[in-house]
Amino acid sequence: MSDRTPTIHDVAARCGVNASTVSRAFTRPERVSPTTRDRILATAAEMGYRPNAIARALPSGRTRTLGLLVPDITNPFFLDLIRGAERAATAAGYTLVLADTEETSQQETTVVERLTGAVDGFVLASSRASDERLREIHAKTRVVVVNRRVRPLPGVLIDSAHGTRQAAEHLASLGHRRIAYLAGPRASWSDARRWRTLQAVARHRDLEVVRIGPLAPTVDAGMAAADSAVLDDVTAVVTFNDLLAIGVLRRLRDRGIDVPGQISVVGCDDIFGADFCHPSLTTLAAPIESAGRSAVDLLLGLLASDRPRPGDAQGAEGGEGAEGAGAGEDVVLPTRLTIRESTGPAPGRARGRSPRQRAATDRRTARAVGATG
Amino acid sequence: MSDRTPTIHDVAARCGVNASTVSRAFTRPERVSPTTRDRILATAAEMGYRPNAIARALPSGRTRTLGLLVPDITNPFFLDLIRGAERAATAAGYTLVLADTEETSQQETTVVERLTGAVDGFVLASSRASDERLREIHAKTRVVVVNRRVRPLPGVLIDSAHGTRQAAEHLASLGHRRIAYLAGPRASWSDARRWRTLQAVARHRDLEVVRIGPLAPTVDAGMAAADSAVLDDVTAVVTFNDLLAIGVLRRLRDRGIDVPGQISVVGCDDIFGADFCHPSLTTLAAPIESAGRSAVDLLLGLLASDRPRPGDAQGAEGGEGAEGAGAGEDVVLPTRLTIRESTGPAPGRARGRSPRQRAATDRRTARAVGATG
DNA sequence: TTGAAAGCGCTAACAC
DNA sequence: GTGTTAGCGCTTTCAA
Repeated sequence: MSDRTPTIHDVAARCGVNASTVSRAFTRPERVSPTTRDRILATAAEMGYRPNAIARALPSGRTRTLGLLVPDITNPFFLDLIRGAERAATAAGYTLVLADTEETSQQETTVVERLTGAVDGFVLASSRASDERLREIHAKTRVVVVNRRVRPLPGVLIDSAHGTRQAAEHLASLGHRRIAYLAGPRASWSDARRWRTLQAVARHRDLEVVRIGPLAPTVDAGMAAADSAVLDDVTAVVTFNDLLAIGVLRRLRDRGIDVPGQISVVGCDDIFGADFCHPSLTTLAAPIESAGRSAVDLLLGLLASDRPRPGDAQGAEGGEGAEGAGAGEDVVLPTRLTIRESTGPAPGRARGRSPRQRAATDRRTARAVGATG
Repeated sequence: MSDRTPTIHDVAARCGVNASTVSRAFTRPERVSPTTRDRILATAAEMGYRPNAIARALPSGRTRTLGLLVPDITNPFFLDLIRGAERAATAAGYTLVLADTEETSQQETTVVERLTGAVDGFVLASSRASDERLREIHAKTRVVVVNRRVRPLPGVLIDSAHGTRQAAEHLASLGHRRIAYLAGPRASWSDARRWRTLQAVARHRDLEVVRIGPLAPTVDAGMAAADSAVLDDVTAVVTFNDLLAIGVLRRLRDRGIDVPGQISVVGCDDIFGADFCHPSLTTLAAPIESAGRSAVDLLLGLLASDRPRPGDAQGAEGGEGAEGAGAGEDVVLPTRLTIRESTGPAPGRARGRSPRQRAATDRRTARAVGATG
């Protein structure tokens, strides 16, 4: 009799009130007289009553749960993203459901369908789905995309265009003339952006860029692609992400090719490990955790504006989350080039470099020559 | 009218059957005549009907959701664990809820209470809660612990005792006489185990071990602790985990202390990065992803044995999961020492080493001398 | 301010 | 094999 976990009715009975009053005492405390409320809350605590999230979700349709879909949990990039999202969700009293879509649009669809109704909304990170598919999802549920710009979906973008430009100019200024771009997954929006930016800078700065890929964004793929880069006779490699860069580093080391003496390498994201690999990686540092946090905050903002509860401006119990969100604006996060040891002057004879470029090179000459010699 | 997402009733109406028949067509297809079943399934598909997970969970009490609690998402160790758990859960058609307990027993309790009822069971990874607390949880819900042995809770253990012994003997055989152990969090069960093992081997092999810690299992803590180790005049450092080891590596490098020439370093876990840091890390490779998978499978086994549905041996629709699980046995996973570049012969004059040890040292003499020079 | 009552969408006896 | 009928625990009108 008193063994089952107590429900709202048990508390009500003990307090001599109706179940609905108990419910109110929790969800709309201001609508219950202080006396009754205190009594109810005290009794509930004493009985060890805990609201049943499922039962609560059924009539309200709100689960206080968010779904986070990533293409590959394996990838440390998403570790940071997950971390940010989890923190933001927890801070707002939300629960986070995590799912791996294994880099396929199909799995993404499946998971979204399975979770729709069980979560209040989705964060789709680096979605591999088509714009059209994303719009369909958007029509059915609340969703925020990360690393995608799909009108009219709200999104969190990491501004890799600017960073990529910085990276390319960094290399150009070091005297590199011919660089390789190791491309990411075919369906990656940021990959397309990055490649386009690189081409633009190339035209402007008179660089040659060769594209290698599409590649799985993994260390192994980077190792394989390193050989292609060598074959293509480039002096610098820019990669879609740090995993590829780390693979390149490893392969070049195995082959006895000096970095940055013979080839410079630029990664992207500044994931865990980028600072302690060898040589440490010059990379486009992305505020990944912020991206995760922003995405959740944005989503929370959407949800809040969804049902503006008449009577109170803020949501009830502990509802933090985003503020001023819910607008149609994308959140754009800055990226910055972090220069470490994996980039240096282009090797060999100075062919057509400006005095300024030559000077830049000379500063590091000792190392470069020693290594290349 | 036909705008709302269709429910079981809508399908029933269209098929001219009762709602319960539709329900059955999905949950117990064999209890419905093939004709009706096909008709129902077809209509449902056509109408785009999707069972509502929440509504389904209310009466049945089963959410097909599992909770995974980790002390720190930031730690790549848990990345691997999460990955394994997520895969196992997905494979069994379960959804995974992820929560970070921020290394505190308190948060762990809070999260468990919040999630109880919303998940079918928990995987508690490297729990920082007391044995007693864990038993309380066990009394209320299904739970599997990882990296803890708390009778009678089912658990997945990574056998670090054996690995630690291997590591200590590896160092002893290289001529190290005095080593430091960088301890993990105070509440860590595996830390206690590891330290005890180390002491035992020390007695047996006539080594001195000094304990530094407890330490937060992070790179930063490792950097700070490296200084203590140097002060303690040890020739080798064994760390609670790879993060600490990577911190040590970094700090020693900053201080110009050669690894392994002057100090050898052994990590634990073989996380992402252990193979490409510099020097690459000798470490106790732990099958972390397997641990995550096993934990979920074990939990699934428990759940399955919970409600043996009369009539069918296996669970319905796609229920995979563990088999033969649910027994009282812990799953014990092996560990193995992976030797890389961060360990080498003890520096300096051979004091009281056996011929065998001396020989082991000599093989690497050139490097050691050059480095120590 | 509080109570009564009607669900939320689905499951699971139990009856036919 | 299929329909009836209670709920699951909570929210939410609507009255009182």
